[in-house]
Amino acid sequence: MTKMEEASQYFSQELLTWYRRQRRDLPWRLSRDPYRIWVSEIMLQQTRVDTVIPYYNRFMDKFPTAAALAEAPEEEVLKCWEGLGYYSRARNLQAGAREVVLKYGGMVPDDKSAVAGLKGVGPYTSGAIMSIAFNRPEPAVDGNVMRVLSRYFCLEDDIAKPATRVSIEKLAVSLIPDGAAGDFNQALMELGALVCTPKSPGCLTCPVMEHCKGRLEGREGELPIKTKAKPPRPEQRVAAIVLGSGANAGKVLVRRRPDTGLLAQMWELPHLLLAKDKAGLLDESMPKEQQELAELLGKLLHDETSLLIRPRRWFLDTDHVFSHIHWKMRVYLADLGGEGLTAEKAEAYGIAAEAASGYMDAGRAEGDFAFGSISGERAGASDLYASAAIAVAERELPKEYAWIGPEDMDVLPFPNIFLRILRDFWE
DNA sequence: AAGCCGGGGCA
DNA sequence: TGCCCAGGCTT
Repeated sequence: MTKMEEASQYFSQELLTWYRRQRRDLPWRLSRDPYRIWVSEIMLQQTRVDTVIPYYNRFMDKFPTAAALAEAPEEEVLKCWEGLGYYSRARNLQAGAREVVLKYGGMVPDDKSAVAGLKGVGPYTSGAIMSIAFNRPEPAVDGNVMRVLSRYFCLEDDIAKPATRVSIEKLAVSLIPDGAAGDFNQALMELGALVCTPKSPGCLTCPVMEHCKGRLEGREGELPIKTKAKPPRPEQRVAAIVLGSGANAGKVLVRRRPDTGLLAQMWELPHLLLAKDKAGLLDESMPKEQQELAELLGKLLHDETSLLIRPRRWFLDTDHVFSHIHWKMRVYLADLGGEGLTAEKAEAYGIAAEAASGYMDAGRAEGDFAFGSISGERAGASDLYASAAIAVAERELPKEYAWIGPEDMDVLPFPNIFLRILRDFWE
């Protein structure tokens, strides 16, 4: 037996024994229901165990079977996923559940290619489901496994490269003890999560330290080798909390994001992305810059809704970092002009002047911006505000917009950044 | 191969 | 603050 073979056999045996003694009691380890394993593995993609647990329990409570998930309204599924991130996981999972119902009678099939073909199920997840739920000897190689094996066998391949995952999969399969695929794969990940951690690995408590090549060569700290990700690009955004009035008193204006792309189909505060040449405005907090931002915001929202939206004062600045974008957001409180106007009234009064002066009144309230420079543009702007004022009385909101109160937050899915802002506002 | 897609925990 | 994730999809 070569040294490598000996180290491999030792590794598999000791790790399996360690796991069966040390395994954590996790909600998805209470049964081997493939659906329950599947849901857990999707949630655990790029997400820590402690974060997932409460989501998992709620989700299984609400959607206990593939059939239940398949039947649910999409927005309800998204709401259950709210705050967990990577929301396409939720949509893909539901699409997968529908496929399982239609093609396999609601039972996840004990079939590798069928499982691997489900939406949102890639090489890692299919391996995890096949091994954990069906005890099939498939590799389930995630970042944890790549880290553990890189250290144990002192592998110097860049784990950021797809080819490295493929080669580590081959190694991982060869390590699976007969008849113990599920436990072994979980053992590998459990070791990575509890002992062979990214920063300061707990070698002294590691069940396989004795033959760990990385450790023996004193290189556990520099493994695995991984190229760094690019830093997220900054984006400056300006949002409004628009206070409703009349029938919408106590409510705020929100809108639903497009069907695809970042935070698809989630709800948000209406806001705009500052063009490059305007991005600097966010760093300047002088009244002049504040005013220009407020005007840009008012104009954009008027274009989209035909409402006369008047940013009244600064509310807060906040940051939100996604994996590839860094949002720097300023939020204004805003209200509406032109309420109570009818088309008849507008004609009778000569609405242009009235709307413009209403806008000016807004600027004079205590604590508000000085809208002094508006008066210089008053003549030109008045037509815009006049038509907006009439629109307030006559037009419906575009379909992606809605007025909502605090109670609606319990139904509509919002990404974390807007959840925080709105909770802050209603507090 | 590189970019897109969230969020939280930790030193 | 920067770095790390129990990945998969699109281009």
